[in-house]
Amino acid sequence: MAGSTSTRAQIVDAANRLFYEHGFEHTSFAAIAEAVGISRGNFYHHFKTKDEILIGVIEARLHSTRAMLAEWERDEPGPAERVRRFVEIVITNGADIENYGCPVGTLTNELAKLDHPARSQAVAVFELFRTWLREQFEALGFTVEADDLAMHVLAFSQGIATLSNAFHDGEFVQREVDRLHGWLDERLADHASPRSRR
Amino acid sequence: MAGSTSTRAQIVDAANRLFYEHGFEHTSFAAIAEAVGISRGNFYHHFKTKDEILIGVIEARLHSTRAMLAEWERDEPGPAERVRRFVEIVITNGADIENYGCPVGTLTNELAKLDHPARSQAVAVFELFRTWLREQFEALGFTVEADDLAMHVLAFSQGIATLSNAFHDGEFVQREVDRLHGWLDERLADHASPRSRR
DNA sequence: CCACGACTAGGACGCCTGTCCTAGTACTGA
DNA sequence: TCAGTACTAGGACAGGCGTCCTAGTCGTGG
Repeated sequence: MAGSTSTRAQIVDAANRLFYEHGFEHTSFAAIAEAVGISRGNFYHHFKTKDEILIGVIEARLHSTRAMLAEWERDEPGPAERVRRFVEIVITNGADIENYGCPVGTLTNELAKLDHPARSQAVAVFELFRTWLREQFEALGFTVEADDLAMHVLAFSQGIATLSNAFHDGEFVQREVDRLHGWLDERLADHASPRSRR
Repeated sequence: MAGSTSTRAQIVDAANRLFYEHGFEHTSFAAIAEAVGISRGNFYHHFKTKDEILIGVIEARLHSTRAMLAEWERDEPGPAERVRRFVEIVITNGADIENYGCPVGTLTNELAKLDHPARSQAVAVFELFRTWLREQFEALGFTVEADDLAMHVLAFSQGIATLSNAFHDGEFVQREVDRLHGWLDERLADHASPRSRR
């Protein structure tokens, strides 16, 4: 609680980045220590185990995600624009996603494979997006479908992220984002004057 | 080249499964040896390094994928049915995907994070599906769009797999598969008598 | 001035990893 | 029968890992 940014926060920041870029398991204490610029042993004073750092990282992600969503609620005029803002993430963070995939999806899957107790907490980040998207669709007048629509947007984004990472194809990403925007247009139009029901 | 199934093949099989379930890095030589039922040291006779095993696993996956696609070409009457067969994978392999995600997507991403030289070979499995799907769409009369459509189907499947793994929700998977089938219906109808162009 | 807590550096520890060696067995072909 | 090859078991090896300890520094409050 001393410096401008506490050592603890610096550790979490560095670990957050390294877990994203190289995975949780492949990131060693030594690597985090080097990134922060502190000694390995010093770690023990802030975090007893690697799992504690992981929990710290997930909590930081939950916090920053909540902040981002709140910012979108402030900045964007309506729910439709907010959903579109979400859809654009894969472009906004295009470079990182090409290199490392989606931070949420990849961490969740790694923890699933490791059978790690923190898996459910990693899923909570997904749930944050899911709930927020559902609320946007509810604000758009959808009721029972809202959650389905939220999950669809989430799934679409995940698919784009995975293939962006595999193929490093920015044009593909743009094309699929446009497609998702188009899908959203149709859903909103359908809902305004329902004719078909797909 | 002795037994009914060679030791080498057994090693590749076990490693294939373990790499899928626990990840490449988290799978140790000892774990593979135990799964096969041979001694750790014996490994060296078949594979010099862990990377060699990985390459063997990827080659095995390429081989089995090609075989599966060829089987679908034999079994399914037309290209549309074949694409639908692909879409159904996330249900056919639903249990595994819920637990471990898509074998192709998760391995590709792990190797990307490890900056592993075999990454491009893992992507080749994706390319196999991509090319095959494109050929099906070409057989359906699409030309320039064929590859886009292939990538869309691929991306959709990846998104479903990722969220299936995160949320363990079989109903969601079924809903999204239905949605993708519906999308395919529209594309095929549009193409038969083009009216709109989304 | 002193005591105390917050913080840090450096290294020791036991364990597990991938790699590699060596001795030994089983089978094959001349 | 014998040589040679394919294969196996078991363990040695160095290095890296997460964890943990200890000694020491710094800054603040009594």
